[in-house]
Amino acid sequence: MEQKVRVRFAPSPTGYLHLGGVRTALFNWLFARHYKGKFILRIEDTDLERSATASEGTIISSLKWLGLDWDEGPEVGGEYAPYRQRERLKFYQDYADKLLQDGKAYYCYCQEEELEAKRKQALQEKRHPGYDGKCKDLTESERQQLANSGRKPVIRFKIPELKEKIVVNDLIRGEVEFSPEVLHDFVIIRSDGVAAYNFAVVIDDYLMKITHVIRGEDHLSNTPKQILLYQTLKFTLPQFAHLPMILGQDGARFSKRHGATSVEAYQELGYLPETMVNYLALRGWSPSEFGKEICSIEELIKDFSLDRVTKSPAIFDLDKLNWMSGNYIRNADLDRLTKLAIPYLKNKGFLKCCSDFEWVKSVVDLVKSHLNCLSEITDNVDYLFNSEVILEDESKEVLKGDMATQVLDCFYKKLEKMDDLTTEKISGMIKDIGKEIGVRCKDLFLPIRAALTGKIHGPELPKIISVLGKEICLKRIRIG
RNA sequence: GUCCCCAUCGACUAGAGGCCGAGGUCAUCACUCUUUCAAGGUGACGGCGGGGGUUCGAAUCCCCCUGGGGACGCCA
Repeated sequence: MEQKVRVRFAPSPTGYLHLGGVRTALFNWLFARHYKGKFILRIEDTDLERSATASEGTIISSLKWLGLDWDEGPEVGGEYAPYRQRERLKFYQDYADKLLQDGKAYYCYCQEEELEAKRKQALQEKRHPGYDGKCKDLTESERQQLANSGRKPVIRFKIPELKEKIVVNDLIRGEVEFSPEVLHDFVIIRSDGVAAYNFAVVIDDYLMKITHVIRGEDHLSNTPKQILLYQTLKFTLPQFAHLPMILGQDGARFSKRHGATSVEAYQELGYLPETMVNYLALRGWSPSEFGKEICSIEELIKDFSLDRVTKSPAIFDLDKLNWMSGNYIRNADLDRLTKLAIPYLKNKGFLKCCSDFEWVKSVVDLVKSHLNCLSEITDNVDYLFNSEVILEDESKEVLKGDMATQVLDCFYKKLEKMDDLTTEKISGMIKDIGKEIGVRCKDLFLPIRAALTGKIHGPELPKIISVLGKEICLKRIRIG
């Protein structure tokens, strides 16, 4: 890369940041970091009605959580500020005026209802819907007349008459050709004076000296319009790269019925940010090292390249995310994991404010191999916190026999005498019981487990006993 | 409807004409380790959407069909 790489992520603050959006942000960020370029965050808030400041906050906090830091943008500023499109309206107006003067754009007084009806009719008649150019050649007096009638005009870009096709040179897809006839004069400034998307992006990407426009494939068909704008305004073209879409489990576009589709949701469920980054990086891109799945951020940065991005869309697969997440959780630092798990435990009422951190740590350590995400911890630890043991039906069965009573008696007596509850000692103690009474391992461990936890499945018994502590174990045996 | 994109196991993917009798990961199933469950280990199942070309040779190149997705807004 001979020129300094400058890429941007340009979300519109009309909701939370969904997984497709983050993946786009991530690829831009990885690309920038790989080439030691700049990653710019630009807020595309030209939709006055739908944009919300709360949404901008959510997007920003999601990006921060994932560790996708930006070199220029809201909060950090930069040479090409401002980075919110609403604060850049003057730039758009200036360029629109220039196009107007050069006869490359024109005022259009058509009403929205009128256009909507035409569009519907075209669709019905199986024609290409698109603006018919009604206001293209208005005389000055006609224009005045319409203006005097109180109609607020939009400004439309006049699609130049071209013989040759428009070629989008895409870094991922190669050369994609569009016939100029499929394009219709589109709105660049709306009647409220605010620039429309296709215009604002072009102006901003140019002014902010963006070198690579990396975005979702849904923008591919917008690109020829933008290229025309670049050419007409004599702007140098950036490189384009259109990423494949990320689809919901059923192969359809993300929507509400797909459940958790926002970054926030996964954060709340207790997925680690590095899990999300790793997982999302693997949607549409693959490492050069054969068979590699678990990649650190550093490895991703080092290895990332657009050549290894797939063209085909990817389905978001929760199973694989969970596998990866469990992997990260098992290997994560225990202090960190514990701090992250505490809110879930508190929220469930398991944890009082003054619980001993070291003890909570041992609880997390005990069950962490059972977790796909941290919020699941509450389903695995009830017996450690509840004062009374809730016996499952199977546990009741286990505790019925005489043998069980005998085992528990013996266990009680031995435990009473113990001072040092290490896993090894407990393990040895239980085995001694086996020798004394002469029962199989299964008949030995199961009654104790049932009496202490109320369940017949769970983590290793000696560890549970160690975490529960002597007093509680004794109490539970007495009750049993 | 028109235009554009895409097409390898159920999912994510490797694959740049012979290294492919198609490899890996997740899921599933079996076995194993283990007091149980989880995790771990070993293995099995499973795929180049269809049809035509080009070529000595095609998952790979070309064409058609089919299927999926996107765009066609005073949304971005």
